[in-house]
Amino acid sequence: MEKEKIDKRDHILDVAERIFAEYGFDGASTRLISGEAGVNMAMLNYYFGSKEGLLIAIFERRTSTFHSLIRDIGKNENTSSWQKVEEYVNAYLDRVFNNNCFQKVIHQEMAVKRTGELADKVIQMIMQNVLEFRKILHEGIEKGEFGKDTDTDMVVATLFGIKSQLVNAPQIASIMLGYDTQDAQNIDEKLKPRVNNYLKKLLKAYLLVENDNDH
Amino acid sequence: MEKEKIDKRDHILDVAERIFAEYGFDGASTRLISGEAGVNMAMLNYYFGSKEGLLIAIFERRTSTFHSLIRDIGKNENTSSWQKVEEYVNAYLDRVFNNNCFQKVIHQEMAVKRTGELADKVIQMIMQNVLEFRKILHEGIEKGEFGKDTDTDMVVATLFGIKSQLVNAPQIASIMLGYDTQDAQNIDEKLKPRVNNYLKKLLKAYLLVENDNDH
DNA sequence: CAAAGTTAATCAAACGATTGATTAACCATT
DNA sequence: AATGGTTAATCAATCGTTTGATTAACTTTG
Repeated sequence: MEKEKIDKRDHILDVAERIFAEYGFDGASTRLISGEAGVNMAMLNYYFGSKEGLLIAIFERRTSTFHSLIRDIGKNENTSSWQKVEEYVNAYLDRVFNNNCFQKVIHQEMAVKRTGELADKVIQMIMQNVLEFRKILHEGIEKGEFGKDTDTDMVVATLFGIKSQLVNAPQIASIMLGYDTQDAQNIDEKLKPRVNNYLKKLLKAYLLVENDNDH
Repeated sequence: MEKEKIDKRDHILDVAERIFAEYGFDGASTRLISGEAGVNMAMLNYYFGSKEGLLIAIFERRTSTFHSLIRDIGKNENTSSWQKVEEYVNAYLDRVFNNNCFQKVIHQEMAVKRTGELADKVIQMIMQNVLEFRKILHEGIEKGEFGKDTDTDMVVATLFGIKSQLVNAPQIASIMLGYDTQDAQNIDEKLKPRVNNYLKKLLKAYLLVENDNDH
């Protein structure tokens, strides 16, 4: 009939990612996941070993094609630090809004106390993002482009925080903005450009101070 | 021996709030909660009816003495809109950082798909905060104090987002800032003043635009 | 080509463990 | 003795996982 399973393993990962995002890792049962995916329960363990193995597989699929996007931005010597910030924000928002469910899963995983290899991997991945962005900011300060008293860590927290507020609390965001912020079309046409525009005005106002630092 | 139960019900709520914050609602078992609280499992159902009843009780305890704090700020006619923003940020950060665990519980609850009376209550409570802050911002725009193209919803998302990033992803925040952001002393002496200072610089730079709007 | 052997994929059924909740007996204070 | 608090024991339900059997496709052998 339809495309009829390009790859069943990948299909399971898609469904599981969505279910984990909606119900949380502990709230999502293997029966619900396998049911939604239309596969037998045993297939989850057959492919991924365990429920946690399924989560790890979700994580690794997203991180495999991940670092190539950001890495290049910091290197370009011709652009100003502010331009790099703009490029980074662009790339970051693109990636975040296109991996909606995955972002929710990651954030939920960071919110709960959990040990094991996965927890470390998640932290490591996020910190890679943090460091990349912070480096751009520090360069801007050194070049005198940004204010010397710029709180780089808080700027990073601002970018990540706005994202988590819009992505991880979609019900609040939808009520606030007046439309469904989960809908793919709304995200591309309304939400993404708006956040992009706002973030650049906000960061430009904060970062590009004109010689007077205090008061 | 010790103070020996000022109020056992309240003690259970304290412990449950902490456990829910650490493990999530679904990840925290009633046995773990009762064990940590040092009470029999049946006591949870005796006092609160059910596990969800326990969560509701946690929620209602925090919201009972809640609205009196913010309500007064918006009314003062003598202060400027910017001063109101400063006061609101002060009050908000105080409340948020002092109810660390509760904030995590609320945010985790917003992240998962859940129906029932509690979900609506949570949304209603958060929206009350949103509207209160947004009103201040709108007044500032009307008075010409803030830029006409100010994106008030995004400003709200910024405040809430930074909070959720620092409170709900404490592991990332701790690594970024270089100290334990869960420690009460660090929160009061380091984190809170830093966030407060940053937020005011950030919002001042964005909100108080000097006559030139675009470019 | 055909028969035998091998493999991965899939399934229904069941496993032991844990979940939230309930019971009935017990203790304490009045 | 009666009330409200407390307990250990137990409940049915659900959890993640495992099992043994079956299917289908491919490889090897004669």
